[in-house]
Amino acid sequence: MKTHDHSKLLSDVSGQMPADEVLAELSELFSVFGDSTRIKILWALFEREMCVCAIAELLKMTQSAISHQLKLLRHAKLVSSRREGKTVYYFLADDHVRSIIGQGMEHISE
Amino acid sequence: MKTHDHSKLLSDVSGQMPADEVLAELSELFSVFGDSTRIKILWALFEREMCVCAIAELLKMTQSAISHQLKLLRHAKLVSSRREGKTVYYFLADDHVRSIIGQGMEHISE
DNA sequence: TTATCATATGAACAAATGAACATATGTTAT
DNA sequence: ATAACATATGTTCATTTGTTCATATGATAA
Repeated sequence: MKTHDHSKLLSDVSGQMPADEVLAELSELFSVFGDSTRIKILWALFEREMCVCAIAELLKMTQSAISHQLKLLRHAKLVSSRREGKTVYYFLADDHVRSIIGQGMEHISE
Repeated sequence: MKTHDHSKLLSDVSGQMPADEVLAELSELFSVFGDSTRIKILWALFEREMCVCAIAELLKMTQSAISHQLKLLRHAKLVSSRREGKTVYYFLADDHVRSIIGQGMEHISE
């Protein structure tokens, strides 16, 4: 695979690229949005906080499946939770979720 | 799995949820951003259009791997291409890419 | 304490995914 | 025509991912 010359281009572009770890973290964040179950959970939480079993009922999925996904969303800091007795309520952690999903919706609506 | 009652909540929330196909399309879009190779390609194209072999050289990956990923990016309408002789140049299809990645960067920088 | 409800977690498994290799297609030059 | 270069594609393989099942933890009530 001999190729033509791009030495100038490569030095220019690589100078602007964030570190590998940053780009890895960024792609990991987006991969959290890259599953329809998690997108549905996030969309549901646009309205209001919800407990785990309500989300499970809404999506017609098992409590376990939802709990596993909520764990991922929590680790990505997209949702937070608060406990009230036996019940744990989940809610959106910040407004980036709304704007990221909003931009995604704009893109596919064209 | 008997649960407590959420009938009111469920009817409220499900009224606001987009159709399943829309949410599936949305998650598929984000899953395209959810890979570090593709994120790097997109970031490289922030600067300027690039040919396939330049991207391969920049990312130190095979031309085949890059070409496969570019196909995905093209299908998601995140990049477009133009041919000039033997060379195919890829460039960002629109500005949603920048704003989506920008929002993602904001989220992880906290 | 025991029973029950709500949630979390670990293991197992099928399905999806990313990369490598080999090869095919398309373009230009000789 | 053939050769060389740039890109695309098909197949294979290892790894990752999402769900289910079984079980554990946490909280409340009797």
